[in-house]
Amino acid sequence: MVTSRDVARLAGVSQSTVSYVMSGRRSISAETRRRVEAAIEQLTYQPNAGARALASQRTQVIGLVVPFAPGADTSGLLPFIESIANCARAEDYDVLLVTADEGSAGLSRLAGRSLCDAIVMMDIEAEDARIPVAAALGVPVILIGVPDDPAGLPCVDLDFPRAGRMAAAELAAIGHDRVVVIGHSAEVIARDVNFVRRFQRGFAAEAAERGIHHEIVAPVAPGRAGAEAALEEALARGGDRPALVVPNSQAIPALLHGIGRRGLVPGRDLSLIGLCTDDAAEAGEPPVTNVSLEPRDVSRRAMQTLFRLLDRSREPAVPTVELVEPRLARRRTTIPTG
Amino acid sequence: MVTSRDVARLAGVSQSTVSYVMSGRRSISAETRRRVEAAIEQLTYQPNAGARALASQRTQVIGLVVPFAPGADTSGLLPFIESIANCARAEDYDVLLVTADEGSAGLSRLAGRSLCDAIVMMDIEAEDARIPVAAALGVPVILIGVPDDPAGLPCVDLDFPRAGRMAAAELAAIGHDRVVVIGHSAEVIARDVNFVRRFQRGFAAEAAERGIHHEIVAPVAPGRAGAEAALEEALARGGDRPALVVPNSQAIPALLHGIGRRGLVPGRDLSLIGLCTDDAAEAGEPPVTNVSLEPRDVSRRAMQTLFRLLDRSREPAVPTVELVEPRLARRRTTIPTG
DNA sequence: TTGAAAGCGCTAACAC
DNA sequence: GTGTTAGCGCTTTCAA
Repeated sequence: MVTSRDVARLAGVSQSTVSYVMSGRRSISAETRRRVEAAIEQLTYQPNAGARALASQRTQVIGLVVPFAPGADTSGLLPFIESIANCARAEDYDVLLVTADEGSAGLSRLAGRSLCDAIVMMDIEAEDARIPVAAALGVPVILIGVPDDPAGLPCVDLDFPRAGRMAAAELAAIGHDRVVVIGHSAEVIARDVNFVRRFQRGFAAEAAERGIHHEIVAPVAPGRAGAEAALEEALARGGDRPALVVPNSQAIPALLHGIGRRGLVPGRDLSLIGLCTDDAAEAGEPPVTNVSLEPRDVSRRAMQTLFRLLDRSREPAVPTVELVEPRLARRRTTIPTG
Repeated sequence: MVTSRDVARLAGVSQSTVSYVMSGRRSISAETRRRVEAAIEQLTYQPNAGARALASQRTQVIGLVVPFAPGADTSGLLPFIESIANCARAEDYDVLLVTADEGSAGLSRLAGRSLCDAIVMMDIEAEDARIPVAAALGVPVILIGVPDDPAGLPCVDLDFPRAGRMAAAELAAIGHDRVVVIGHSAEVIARDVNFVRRFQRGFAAEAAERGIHHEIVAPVAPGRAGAEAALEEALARGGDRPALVVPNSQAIPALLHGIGRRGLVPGRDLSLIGLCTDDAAEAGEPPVTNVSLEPRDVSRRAMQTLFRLLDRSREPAVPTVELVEPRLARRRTTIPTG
């Protein structure tokens, strides 16, 4: 292993000078810098991460708690992980993966062993047992999701109430006065993942303001059969030109298929607005008018906030809830406005 | 921060005794062990990862190189990451995520900075520029995928030639003597990801042995339009009861839809065998007869091999190619045998 | 502008 | 069975 001592010896300087050349934390003469950099190059020196972490109390690692747990909804997760990893690297941080099935123990481990400088937590439940643990960790933590009580932790998420409102407003604008919401699985509802209620609350509020009647079909069993049953019920309740809102993005493909099999044409015989990523919406057959989940925007905002926290972690953290604006994209499952 | 010195003081022993109690690397009297463990509990002591890594030259971290790169095929990736993370934790390792767009630089960083004890590399190309770099790293590396020249690195992957053979054999068994293979996108072909050719080679061999005529439709443009064009061509070439083999799992949903729209019934008017995960096959409409990709098996095998390497890393590594047996699951897009 | 030296918290000889 | 001690490779005072 090549150490900074080797570099120092080759460059004819002290070890601390090598360190300062790398960190830029004090001024170095041009000549010294040149010699040190040449030696680093020649030896292909790379600083030992453990030693650096030990001496500097900074690991240059972000802990990422992902919802890998038996039975967790893992669809749509990848864009988050990918964006977070990219943002981290852009600031010279690495990402350590921790699975949610470790629960609070994973958080304690990350902080207790000084494995990372900050933590990103995904898949937050309304009353998440990990929140108080995270808040007491002594390491900056950011939540992707909004629990009932963030306990002072900053949160970033899609503005789900707004997403609900957008769906309701769009359906009102194209002439529906009756909407059926096709909700989530019993498992998701039981876990009380925050966005379920937040979306529905926004939707209900806007629907009420616009004089739209709405009903909710839930729980929806996972898989084809569940979607089929939900569709059957929704069509029975939806009137002669039904309008469906589907925050449960998993169910959308099967719903579309059931609709097609009945000879119904989305956008003509009925309207459907999904809550899903644009990719998923585009992949629908036909492409689905959707309110976008914007996983990349949400991740980027979360990381921005996290790095701000990391910079000025001495200052009293101002807890915030940042909500990312969803976008409505009109595709083929609704008739165009006007 | 609580250190092992604090634990030692509270337990009335030396610091090294605390270390030995934790590592179990020498025998400790029952009474001492009890006192030390009580102190650890009381102070909720957790060892500092950086210090431990520095002193022991072991990080307890596995580096995972995932194919997050602009335009990379990222579908079906999550089960790999998830399995790998779970296997790692089961052996008390954490997982550090490195994105493939860092290329060889990411590998050098992982090893050069002693960020991890071993590396798992995914998404291997036939002639992958990272292989020689990885082979010279001085850290155990395992490949998920089989390059043309593994340069001594152990590889684990699905047995794609066998998968190709299984698809051909099944179609022969149900009476087809003419098959159209619907291949990959230009981008995947250009990257020369190893499994493309390996699957086709196996398929072609078995087809030849069984006297099956086959043609390949490729490249297939991504998205709905590409699938539609490919289907059109395949049906034109497929005879009166076409048989399709689709190693390009991304295209399967759109193909099924195109088939349905033409009023054709899979399993009656034509046969289709996909190369995809069982989950994806089950989610098809109708469920697709498939040769399974077995991401969890592949990952588990890779991690087993990796840990074996890590244990006896002194011994001369015996480079191996481990191939995981695919399984054929008959669902609704082929007629039952016999 | 630079060097010397004291740790960071842990492990692992080496003693007894 | 246990304690003492010398590092692991780096950062960062303190001196010059």
